[in-house]
Amino acid sequence: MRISRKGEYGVAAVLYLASQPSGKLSLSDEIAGSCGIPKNFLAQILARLRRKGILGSVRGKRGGYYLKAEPARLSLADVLEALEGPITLIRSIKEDEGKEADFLNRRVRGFFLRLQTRGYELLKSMTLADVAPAQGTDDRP
Amino acid sequence: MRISRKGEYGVAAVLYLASQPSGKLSLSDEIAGSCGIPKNFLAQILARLRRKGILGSVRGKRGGYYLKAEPARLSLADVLEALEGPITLIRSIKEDEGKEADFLNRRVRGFFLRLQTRGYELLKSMTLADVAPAQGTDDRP
DNA sequence: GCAATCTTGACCGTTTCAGTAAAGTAAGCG
DNA sequence: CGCTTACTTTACTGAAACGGTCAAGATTGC
Repeated sequence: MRISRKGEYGVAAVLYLASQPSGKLSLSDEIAGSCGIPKNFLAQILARLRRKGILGSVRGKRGGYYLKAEPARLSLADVLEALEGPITLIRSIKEDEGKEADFLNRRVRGFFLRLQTRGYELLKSMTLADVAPAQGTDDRP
Repeated sequence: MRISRKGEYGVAAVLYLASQPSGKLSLSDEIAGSCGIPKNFLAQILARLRRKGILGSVRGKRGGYYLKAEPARLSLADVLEALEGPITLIRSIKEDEGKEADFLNRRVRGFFLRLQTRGYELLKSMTLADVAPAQGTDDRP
């Protein structure tokens, strides 16, 4: 029950980008170096974040990555969900349909559902702006 | 990032015991049947919960398990921690000492630490009494 | 002593994790 | 052009964790 490295690295990378001057592009290797993340592994992570619209990228020489989302509107939940898929603190929510013992159904499910809801709210309530002092709010480079 | 089956089953089992009349002993197989948990797997879980003082047991014929802790004082955190070890939502807290990139250290760590703290508070705030309507508050059978 | 129960530890197939490697695509630069 | 710099994508892999199963022991009641 912990966040994967992928999620952890993803948050670090996004936080790094949020701390850069707004027009600047950051190289993948630069992020990897600064955050202590294996380069090739980071490449996968950045690719996903880009596909989900959180990051933008420019290819070729003088290329790099930049933060596309607005830090104040980008939550931990958004980043983790982009990288690890839907956030489900327990399996029972949608995965256990079929042989359901009476008891586990009634009470336990409700209990876990509440945990799920509150956990998600927590992740959703922590935004990137909470950590990085907001470095300007431009758009594209 | 989800609770393991072990944790899930453990919570279900404890909740089941909390719903039983106070003096009664419940058989391992009975719990397994009611909650839909593999018997042998449940045995390991109950054993751990007993060692941690959450459950009590009586051996031999007419034996069984009973809830030792007071539901209102027994939180999700207690049960999960008993089964899965210390609750650490991220690795970075105590596991990554050595090669630390500057950036990840400064901001990211603080951010994750806050998540860790709040997540733990959430788990700690949800007690078993919140789900089971309190079935009497005796002590031992 | 025999049957019912809990107790303990070893074992094991599958999945996920965390990363590596490599081939491919796009863009700037001279 | 063609070379270099970057991002892009996919495949692969060793190790660990997950989710159990199984067998053998230790206790107690009858």
